[in-house]
Amino acid sequence: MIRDVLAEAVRSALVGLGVQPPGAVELERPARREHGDWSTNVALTVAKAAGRKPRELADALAARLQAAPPTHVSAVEVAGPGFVNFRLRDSWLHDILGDVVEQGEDRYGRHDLGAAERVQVEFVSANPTGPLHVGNGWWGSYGDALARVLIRCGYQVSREYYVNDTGGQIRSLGESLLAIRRGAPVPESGYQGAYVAELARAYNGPDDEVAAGRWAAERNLADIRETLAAMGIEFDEWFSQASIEESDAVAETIALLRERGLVFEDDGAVWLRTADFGDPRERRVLVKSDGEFTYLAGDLAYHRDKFLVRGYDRVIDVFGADHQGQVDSLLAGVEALGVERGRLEIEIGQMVSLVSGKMSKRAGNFVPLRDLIDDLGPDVTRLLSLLTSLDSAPLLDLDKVRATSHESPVYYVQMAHARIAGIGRTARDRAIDRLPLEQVDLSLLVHERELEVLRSLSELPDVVLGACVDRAPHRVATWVRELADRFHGFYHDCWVIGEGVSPELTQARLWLVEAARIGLAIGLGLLGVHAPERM
RNA sequence: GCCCCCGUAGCUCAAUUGGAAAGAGCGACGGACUUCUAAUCCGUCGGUUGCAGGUUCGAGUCCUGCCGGGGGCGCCA
Repeated sequence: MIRDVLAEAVRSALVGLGVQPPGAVELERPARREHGDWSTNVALTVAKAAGRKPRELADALAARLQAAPPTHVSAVEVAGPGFVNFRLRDSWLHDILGDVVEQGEDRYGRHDLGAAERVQVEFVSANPTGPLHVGNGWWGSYGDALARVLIRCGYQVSREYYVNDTGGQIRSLGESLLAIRRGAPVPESGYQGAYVAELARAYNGPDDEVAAGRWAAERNLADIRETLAAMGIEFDEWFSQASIEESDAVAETIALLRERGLVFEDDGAVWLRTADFGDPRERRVLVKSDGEFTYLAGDLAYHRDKFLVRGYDRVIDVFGADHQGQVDSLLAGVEALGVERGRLEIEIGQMVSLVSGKMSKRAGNFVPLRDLIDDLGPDVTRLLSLLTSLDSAPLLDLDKVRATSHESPVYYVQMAHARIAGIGRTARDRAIDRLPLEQVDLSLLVHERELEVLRSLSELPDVVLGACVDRAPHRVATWVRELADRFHGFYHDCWVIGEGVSPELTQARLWLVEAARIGLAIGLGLLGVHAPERM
């Protein structure tokens, strides 16, 4: 990689100047073209330790690098407070093109960071007390895209959905159903909304809250599976909470905690001492005074199963902000089980709001995810959610999204891919075959539009890695849109096939188009968005 | 009251995790179709990054304090 070449050159130049180089020489792509193709701030960072002025050190460094320029480098310049900027010949981008097509869709932008570490990503896990809402779709897109990014970075990933198919909420759901059936008002703490009434109408089972609740939960879960499938989200495992509670897992988990001297009794309840594990509350109930396990007890049993039974090296739980209250106790409890801190990560997705009002499952005025998918299609729904960071609480104006859906970023990106396919069809129609890359003169690619496409492609490996390390798949979405943007510019200004384009240039551009196709396919694949051949 | 997230162009969001002169899309205005799809491209307008301090070569980004918004603080799940 060019970065390594430059870093090594900088390192040895520093040594030559009698300056101790830092652990890692940082090389970045300047935001502005005037600042060259690559840049290092190393003169700024080591100046103080070296007892030299940044600018003066940068000058000396640049002079040394200029004297024996690394591959592709045409000029080394000093700018600003002491940045050393590298200007590269276009050949470095032609090499990128070669890398992309040689490694292809399967290998370009792939990393072995994970070293086959086994990671479980648990996401959605919405309670089967009703249909999924828009927020579930957003966090679901996130979880699925994160899983894809992790896989591309060498992790062995399993996607899991924790089905909360037990406990008071199921009973409460059953109560609501039965109340509606006998024409009574739904209890205050119950579930409202049209879907409950519909379920009540369909239910003809016994007059028992739990039975009715279970029946409704099953119906809801089927609906949830179907909705997720419509979005292209597949899980490797649907893990039932009931299966945990019906086994001895909870009791075993408490026994393990007791062995570790962290369990005590008070007020007729059984408690876990969490103070030493970063929990501000210091203690949590595991067994209520009525003898029932708490949700936390079940959750810890579940996480014990993840780490200690199934042996995942790392678990990433994706929660909505409405479950933030679980975070401290869960992190503390898992550590109390003897799982090193850091192996459990919890990502919190902020609430999605709609201009028409907030979503609340109990109030029953939410927009079901299903409606959004039917309305916009899965691709729009996914890309829309993946264009924003998990930390921002998005505001969706449904009318506006619907009205402008034909000019959404999705179609913009997909059209770039379709245009590429269109070029392929034209080439086939005119019997133009791509020659082997070695026989093609890539140095003909000098148009700014062509170079911009290649610059984007050169960034993909870094983007994927950054998205993985920071658990931020939305960066892939941002990147894909940029690549599409540059491709459209190229498409507009640079004809590939036809009169006025020499056969040699057509060949070079056909390979450029192929590289762009590979980049788009990789990016869209990581996002779970289709890459259509035509629109 | 305490904890988490956020505050960036009229609107919706980015910003290589501390880099140089903060970028896109939508909206507004003005241009470009005889050739691979104009679902596209080009240009213009638009900013005290909520406010005030601090850290340093350098802050939208880190620290402190305010202001504002969202979420969370059960022997519910």
